[in-house]
Formats: sequence, structure tokens, C-alpha cells
Amino acid sequence: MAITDIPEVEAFILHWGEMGSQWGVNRSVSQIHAYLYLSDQPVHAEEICLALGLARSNVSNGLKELQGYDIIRRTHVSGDRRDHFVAETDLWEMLMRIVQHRKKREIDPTITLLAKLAADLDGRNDVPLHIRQRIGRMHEFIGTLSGWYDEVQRLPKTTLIALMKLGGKVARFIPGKSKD
Amino acid sequence: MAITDIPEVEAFILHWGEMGSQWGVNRSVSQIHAYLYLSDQPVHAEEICLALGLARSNVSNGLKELQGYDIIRRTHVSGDRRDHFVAETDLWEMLMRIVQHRKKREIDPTITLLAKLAADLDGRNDVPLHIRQRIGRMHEFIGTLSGWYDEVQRLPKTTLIALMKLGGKVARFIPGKSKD
DNA sequence: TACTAATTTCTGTTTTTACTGAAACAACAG
DNA sequence: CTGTTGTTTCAGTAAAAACAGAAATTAGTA
Repeated sequence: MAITDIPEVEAFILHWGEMGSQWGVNRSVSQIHAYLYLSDQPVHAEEICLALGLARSNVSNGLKELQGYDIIRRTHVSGDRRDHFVAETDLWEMLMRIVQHRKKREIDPTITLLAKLAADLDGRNDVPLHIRQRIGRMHEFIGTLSGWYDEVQRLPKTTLIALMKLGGKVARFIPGKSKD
Repeated sequence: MAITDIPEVEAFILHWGEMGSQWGVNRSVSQIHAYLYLSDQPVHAEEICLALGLARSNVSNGLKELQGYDIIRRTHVSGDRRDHFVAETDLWEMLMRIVQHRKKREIDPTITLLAKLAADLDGRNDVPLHIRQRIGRMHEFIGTLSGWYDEVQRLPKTTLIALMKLGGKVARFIPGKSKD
């Protein structure tokens, strides 16, 4: 019996696919990811095709993309020539890698562009001040967020989890803030 | 002279549009937002059509969606019957509202589903243990993240900015962590 | 109230993206 | 080296999303 025969598994995979597509990830890609996440044994492409009803080529491309995100990896099963795949099951690790990938792909180029625009506009009195300011502020804002993430992302996972558990209480450590 | 005649403005708007579409936001919607962000006067729909070369209906729907995100608002200009729009220019505020909106729309329903699946699977010995565990862990993980965000989001903006500036140094406040 | 301006909704078209199946390619076994 | 199995690339097709323009509706004005 395939795990996709379990209604809850099917529901999970379908929802994960929908979820992905709302965030700009191809539906098949997210479904493949969900399937691998729920598999405890290495899985080969053909099995995914069968389980999700996708074409082999589609699965091939999906697997490639997920490897690009670094949230699944290829493994070998002895006595089997086919590539097999397993998903990262540590969810914290998974999230960090996804964020890392998308930051690199989308945020970093945005910062680069904003830096260029801000530089070009600097001192350009033929351009309205408010425009120069707003592009400048956007640049600064995204740059700050990005820098913050780079730092936080380097902290040990245990520290991050501890910070997370702290929730709003971190505010206590800001000078001049009450411990509410 | 329209602001879109400024090459840097044009570049900003186009990039913002691309950016949006990579995150599941309609390109026109993001472009409209970018245009409003760079405008310091309230703007009416027709002006947007002209500036961005979009159909009136498209702009109408885009404006509706941006209002749903609560990052633009309608205003009235005396002596003009048309609706005018202005964007939130506080970027921190803007970000929080976007996150809030998407969390409500996508994350919260996911948690609801995961809770249901986890409950259904609880004690179901006909379902492999690792599947029950992984769905359970996903539920817990997203729930924790979500709860963390709910708390942090309530902190005053100044506190958030201060925390952000602290960067990786927040780790100092975690018991048992060195201040690296 | 009747008229006009402004906005939204609806329907069909265009564009984009996703997907399939076949062909090309690569890896391996005998 | 040659046949076989597995994977990727590619070109065409299908599906989905975005968009435009017209029609319908709403809101404001005289």
C-alpha cells in the first residue's frame, strides 16, 4: 500500500502543493517535496511519478529544483542503479535553507539594484526629493533586514530555538524597555 | 512630466513588479504599489492606467487587492469626484501588514489543516509511525513560528528596530550562550 | 428625479506557466 | 563494444493566470 492511499497523506501533499504555488513555487515541485518529506526510505523518481501522477520529466525537473534549494539530496540504494532521494526532515534546517535560497535569488539582486538606483539619484536635483528619499529608504530598509538575517542565520540552531521560545520577552533586553 | 519618465523610477517599478510575481503577487498589483509608493500626492486610477499602461479594470482590481493588504488607502481630494490613493510609506509598517495578511490567508489555514490531520492520525496504528510523527512535527513547528510572530508583531516598532540593530547579539541574552 | 462621472463586474482574448511524451544523452553491465 | 536502463533536454500542448474592453452598476450632481 502506497502512502498516498492514506487520506491524510494525500491531503497533506495537496495542501503543500497549493501552499507552494501561492508563494511562487511550482505545484508539482511542492508536492514532490511533501511526498519525500513523508517518506522514510529513499525514493526513486518512478515511484514519485506513480504516487503523484506526474510525468517523468516533470518529476526530474522538480527534483532538480528541490536539490537547488538544498532540501532534498540524492542517495544510492545498493543493488539499484536508479537515483534515490531523501528530504531534509529537520524543519528548522529546511526553513533556513529555503529562506537562504530565496534571499540569494531575489532579495540580494534587489539590494544590488536599489544600491545602483540610489547612487544614480544621489544629488540629482532634476529628480524630486521625495523620490530620491523613498528609493533611498527602501534600499536602507531591505539592506538592514538582510544584514539582520545574515547575522541571525549564523547563530546555532539551539540558540535560535531558545530565542524563539522567548517570544516577545526578548524585548526585556532592550535598554529602556519595560519587561511586559 | 510624469515620474515614470525618470529611468530610475521606471526601473524601480519594473523590478518591484517582477519581485512581486516571484512571491505570488500579480505583477500589475506590485507595479501599482510601487507607483503609489513613489508618489507624494494622492493619485487617481486613471493616472495609474496612463503611467503604467494598464487597463482601467486591471487597475481597479489591483487597487482593491492592495487595500486588502492594507498598504494603500483611499483618500479624497477636494473638488475632485474621483477616488484617490496613497501608499503607506513607513516601510516597517508596510512589511508588517503584508506579513500579517499573508499569514492570515495562508499560514493560519495551514495550521488548522495540520491540527486536523494530526488529530485524525493520533493513535491510528494502521498508519506508519514516521508519518504521524512528521505531520505532527510540521504542525508543531509552524504553530511555534506562528505564535512567535504573533508575539513579536505586538511589540512597539521602536523595540523591533532596536532588536534588529542588535542583530546576532541578541544571543547574548540566552542563558548558557557566550557573547560572541 | 434624471443625468453624468466614476468604478466595478463580466466575458472573451492573450500571455505565461506548467506539463507531457518523445528524443537525445549518459551511465552502467555483460 | 554493445545493449539496456535510467535521466535529462526539448518541442509541442494544455492549463492557468493576467489582462483588456464593454457592459453594468454605483455614486455624486444639478
